[in-house]
Amino acid sequence: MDKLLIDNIRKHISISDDELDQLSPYFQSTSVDKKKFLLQQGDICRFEGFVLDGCFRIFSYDQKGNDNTLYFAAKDWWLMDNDSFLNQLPSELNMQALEDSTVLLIKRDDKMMLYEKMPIVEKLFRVMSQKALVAWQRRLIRNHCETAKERYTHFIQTYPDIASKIKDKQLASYLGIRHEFLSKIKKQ
Amino acid sequence: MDKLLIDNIRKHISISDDELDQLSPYFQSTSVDKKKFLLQQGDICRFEGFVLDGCFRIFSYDQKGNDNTLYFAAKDWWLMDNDSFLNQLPSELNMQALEDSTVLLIKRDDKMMLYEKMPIVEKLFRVMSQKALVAWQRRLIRNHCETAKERYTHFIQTYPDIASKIKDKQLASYLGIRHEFLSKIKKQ
DNA sequence: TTAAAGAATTGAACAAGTTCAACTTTTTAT
DNA sequence: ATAAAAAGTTGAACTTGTTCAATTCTTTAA
Repeated sequence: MDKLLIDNIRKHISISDDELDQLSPYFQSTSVDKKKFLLQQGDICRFEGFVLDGCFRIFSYDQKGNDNTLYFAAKDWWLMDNDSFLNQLPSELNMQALEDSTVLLIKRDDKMMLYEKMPIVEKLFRVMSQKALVAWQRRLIRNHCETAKERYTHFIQTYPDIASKIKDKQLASYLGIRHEFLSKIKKQ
Repeated sequence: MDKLLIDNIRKHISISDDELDQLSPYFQSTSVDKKKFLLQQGDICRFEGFVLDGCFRIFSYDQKGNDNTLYFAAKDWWLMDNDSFLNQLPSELNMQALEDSTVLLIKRDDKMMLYEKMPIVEKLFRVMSQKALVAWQRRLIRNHCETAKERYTHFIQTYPDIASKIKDKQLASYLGIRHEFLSKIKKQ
């Protein structure tokens, strides 16, 4: 298994080399060309992924056709559509590569099997989900109490690596503002 | 164990009566008087709770002293501060009873022990966290693509039971708007 | 390498939401 | 039952962010 994924997993839980070896065969390395979609709205999500290299944008479309960026996933981030993966319903999300990328994919069936056979896998994703929950709660709060400019500054300071890979239009849709307004913010 | 909690758990996972019996002793029924705090900013969170009756508001204060409502927990909802509970750091949250309430509390030490001894407990909270994640993602998207009025309408239609128990001021802070503006929205 | 498409910038008019202050209504504590 | 405190309402002036349209700069594809 790739060192980057091992380190990522070990940020969350203690796990033996043996256990990692058991997991390893279920992660398949895959290339995704720039602009290609790993998942598209309407698909049923049958995988989860970990980004080894490159960058993805995860977004949905609202009624008016505006796209809304849920998050970006660069190197060392996970790609998941919890809703579609868990409930096997058509996804509302798109996962698009912003540059040529490499991901490790695990199939839903394999992951479900691992949940059954290896309690530590339950633990890993329980911990990851709880941490992610905290991050989403903080992001919502920031949306309520900070101005667009403050949110912009926070983003580029917190994720400079991602900021450098994305278009301002995409960043605006992540921040929840129009790109014209982001342009005006930047001018100041 | 209370029927309400059993039904809640069985919404998420399949679990035998025996297993539920094993969990049961760790949930302690507690009364919380109206206006009392189950958790206060600065406390280290050493419990998680399930609301049997009543209603709580979970909120934090920003720099300016404005309070920001993260969520409401009425009957059949869980009370958690994942950040403080997981990392044992001082909490940024307040959990205040909006009316006389009854909760089932599980202590952190007991829960951690159950995670170790009963893999199904890992599974329960893994599933619950993943579902919660989806809900938080949707809420954020709604904040981006809907107006305050639309969010208000969505809230009272989705949670009429909660809407009836809370003050407009508290609802405004959940929606991310000033209460004066909520008042203007309602006039229309 | 050039044409076409997409991304970024700018300004002017506009809409959504805030602030502040004064006032009324409801709730709470004694 | 009453006084005090908290919650809700309203209006006027203001700020933040949007919309639309025109223009420029950058990237992409043939």
